[in-house]
Amino acid sequence: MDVNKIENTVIFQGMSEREISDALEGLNAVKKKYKKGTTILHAGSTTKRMGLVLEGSVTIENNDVWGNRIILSHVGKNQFFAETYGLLADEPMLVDVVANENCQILFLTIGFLHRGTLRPKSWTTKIMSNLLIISTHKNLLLSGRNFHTAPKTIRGRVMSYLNSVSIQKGTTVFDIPFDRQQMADYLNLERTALSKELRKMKDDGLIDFHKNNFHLMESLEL
Amino acid sequence: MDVNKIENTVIFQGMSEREISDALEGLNAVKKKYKKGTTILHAGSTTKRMGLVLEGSVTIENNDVWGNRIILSHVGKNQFFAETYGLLADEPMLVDVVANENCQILFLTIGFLHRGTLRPKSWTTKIMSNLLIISTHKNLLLSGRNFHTAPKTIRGRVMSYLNSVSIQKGTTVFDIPFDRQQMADYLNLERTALSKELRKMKDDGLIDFHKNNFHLMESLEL
DNA sequence: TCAACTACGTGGTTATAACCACATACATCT
DNA sequence: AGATGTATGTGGTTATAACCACGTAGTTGA
Repeated sequence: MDVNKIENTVIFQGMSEREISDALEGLNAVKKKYKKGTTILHAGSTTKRMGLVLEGSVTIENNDVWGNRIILSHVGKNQFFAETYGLLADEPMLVDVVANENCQILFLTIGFLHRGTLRPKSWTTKIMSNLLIISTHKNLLLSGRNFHTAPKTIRGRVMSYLNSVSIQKGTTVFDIPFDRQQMADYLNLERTALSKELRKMKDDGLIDFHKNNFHLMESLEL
Repeated sequence: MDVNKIENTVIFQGMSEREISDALEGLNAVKKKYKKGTTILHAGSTTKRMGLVLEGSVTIENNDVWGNRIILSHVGKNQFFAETYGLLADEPMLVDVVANENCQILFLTIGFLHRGTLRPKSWTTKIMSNLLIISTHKNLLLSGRNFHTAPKTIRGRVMSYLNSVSIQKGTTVFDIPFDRQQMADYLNLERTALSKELRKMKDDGLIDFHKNNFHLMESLEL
């Protein structure tokens, strides 16, 4: 396992090279590749492992039998998924994890961590501390979607989402990680209705966009 | 501080009485009372403390300037809130915490925990491990709301929510912790529209209810 | 360069949830 | 008990998002 590539990810923050390679061994680190569109983890199943996206990106989504899709979040390079289910190893997953593009995943077995079965080594406490940060951030992310899907109007949802991305990226011009259908599924909207409203917002001078590149206009009103 | 009352809460799980009282001191435990309707923590502010509900209950909500309310969750006795913001002590809160009834809160200062400034004592790792569990469960809770608010129809949302409560409580007759307005704000609906749909669902033999007591009928269809 | 496929957008229709105004039931207080 | 206040329900109207069918643009591949 190549330590250099991952020593800067949140989960190994503050750890020495030695600790990291101990941790990688202790956590049974396994690398795996997936083709775009593949389901990496299936809703209903359980897992003792969390995932770190080394290359590519994945989406966390729920697909019901009628073909409806809910997208909870997008997980990009150097970000994590399934840490919740990995830790609570018995909890059946409510979501699928799907490869959004060809990607490479590092799996880490964390299901035993909180049980204290392992005698505490220096790396275990550090990993747990870092997992805590990851979990709390994931919390903010899920809260975020709750807010973006709250406005009754399409325009309200779009603005809530685009604003948050803009603030996060620190610029009014930015790419979003979703295509239209995904954006609609993230904002809990119907795709064509979203298209229409985006058009209107462009006509109204609120935003500009091309594909998944968006430009938030400074609102002229005080 | 009376240890007996709280030794069974999740955050002190697996700790000796001695560890618990050390932890209470180290976490600067403070008890406080709030009257129904009081805002305990304000959106926009930061906090280094998390809350444990000793008595009563609180709601986690967002109130915008136009009077719209979003309820993210209900936190009952022996449950926790603001652990996310307490840990990420710089993160401005996106939500208010409001006393749902007269209540008593135990505040624990956890803002320093993950920084490793404190030299590791036996209780710190245990608290962190337990916080991890709490955080991941909070994650599932937030995911839950994302799912309950996803169906396009009022009936779909109500069923999604009531089903999850029913499963969680293990019975088809149960109380929900919300009044109508709160239920509407949780499911992202307008109150009167919710009332009407509940009535229709009763007429259709899907559910029965009186106030906040609900009865899920076994669906007759295969 | 043409064909096939996918992503995206548009027009028109309809179902339905929001909204408003009000009624009724229920609880609280003196 | 009566009065006040709050929670809940109902009827009617309207705005709007979902839905369906189709067109167009943009991409991939032979």
